[in-house]
Amino acid sequence: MSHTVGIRQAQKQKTRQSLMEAALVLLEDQSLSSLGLREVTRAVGVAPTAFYRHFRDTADLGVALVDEALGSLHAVIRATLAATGDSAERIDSTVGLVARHVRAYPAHVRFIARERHGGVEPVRAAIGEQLRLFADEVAAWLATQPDSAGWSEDDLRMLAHVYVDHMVMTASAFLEAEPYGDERVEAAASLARRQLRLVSLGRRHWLD
Amino acid sequence: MSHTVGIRQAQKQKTRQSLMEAALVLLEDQSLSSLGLREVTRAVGVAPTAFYRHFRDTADLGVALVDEALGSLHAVIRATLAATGDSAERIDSTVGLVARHVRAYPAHVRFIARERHGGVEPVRAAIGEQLRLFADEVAAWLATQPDSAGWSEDDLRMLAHVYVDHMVMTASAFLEAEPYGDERVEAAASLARRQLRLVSLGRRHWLD
DNA sequence: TGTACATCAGTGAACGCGCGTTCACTGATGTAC
DNA sequence: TGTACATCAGTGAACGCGCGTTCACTGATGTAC
Repeated sequence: MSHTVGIRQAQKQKTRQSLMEAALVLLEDQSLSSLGLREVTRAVGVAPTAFYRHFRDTADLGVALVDEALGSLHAVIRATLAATGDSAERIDSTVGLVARHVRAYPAHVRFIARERHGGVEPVRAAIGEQLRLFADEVAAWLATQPDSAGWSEDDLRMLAHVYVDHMVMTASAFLEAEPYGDERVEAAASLARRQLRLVSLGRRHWLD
Repeated sequence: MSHTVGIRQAQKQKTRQSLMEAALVLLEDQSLSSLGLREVTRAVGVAPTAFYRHFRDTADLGVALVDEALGSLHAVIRATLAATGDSAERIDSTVGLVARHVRAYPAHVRFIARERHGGVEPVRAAIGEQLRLFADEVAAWLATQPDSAGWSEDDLRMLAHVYVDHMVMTASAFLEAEPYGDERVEAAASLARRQLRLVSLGRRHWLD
């Protein structure tokens, strides 16, 4: 038979996941830079010292959260790029995908928005790197599109950058709108769509 | 003679200012949510209890910092709007003004970028409100421009929003580029200019 | 399959430390006459 | 101008508390034969 994970390793993974989930909840109203290791273990129901079996410190846990949070965003970006239809349809579906992602993983989104410029250097670096990878991915896709003919590589990267930044900002705007009800969410969506339309128009006339 | 400030009040203001400046320095590598009152008073050289003569807690100090930081940005926005010349010239001067502001007040800019989505609600709220006021100011100015003829009020607000967000993001990008040298700063400036050009083109064709 | 030993995730006591907050105080500045 | 009293920014001792980290431990799981 094949080598299975083993009870011990599976249990360890489960505890690790619990620590990350508890941290994410605690981070909804504080920054990583003030998150305490004892807080996290208390929330999970393990001894404080158990923490060290999984992470060196809370910054290390933060980096693990970045990977988890932005790993799931990769899928959203791929789906966005794969959308078909004319410009308006693509914009609608992009904004819809972001809205759905925020509803599905609000704590992840809040964490990324908060720590992107937060006080913990390794976490900031990890987020920056991941967003750069997203921009690369978008830029590579843009290069395959017919309407990118004549664009310099640098300009394509600039445009990709705009799209990625816009996605993060839109996600954060949805998060802020959520507690005030559906109409505020719809307003955020409308704003995001019109902003994308503005970019789309600029893009169409870039080489005029 | 006129009523002068009084020695006592002047001294109090001086201590208050020292507390705010010390906090700003400490906040360069941590978030407000982990800033301690004793840290701040220690840096200034006063007793911990002196803090309470000026602020209820560190969140209260944070709100005071928001007012100080964004008060000085008001001037930058006015200068940006007052710039003359064609689109390219206006873009150059806007990016130049932002770059100069970041060089002059790096700690203020870092603080705003960090706490805009940070873990301290009253501070987040104060920043959000100020940025909304900036957007209002920009929207009102846009409404006076000939090329805004035919734009809905909502679309003007959307465009103002784009400009304000772009300014904050550009400031933050300058801050990140600074430690890596002038060429990185110039790259950030070039990126910001091309992004503004994209918006400018979109704006010109909005009503097509 | 059964046995004997190794591994290692999680424990619990202990530590020294800095935290926020309270309180009664001091002495320079302000004010009334 | 001089005096007597009021104000109040900053002090310093004291408090209880939760923090991160160390250490030797336990007992279930894994491994070798």
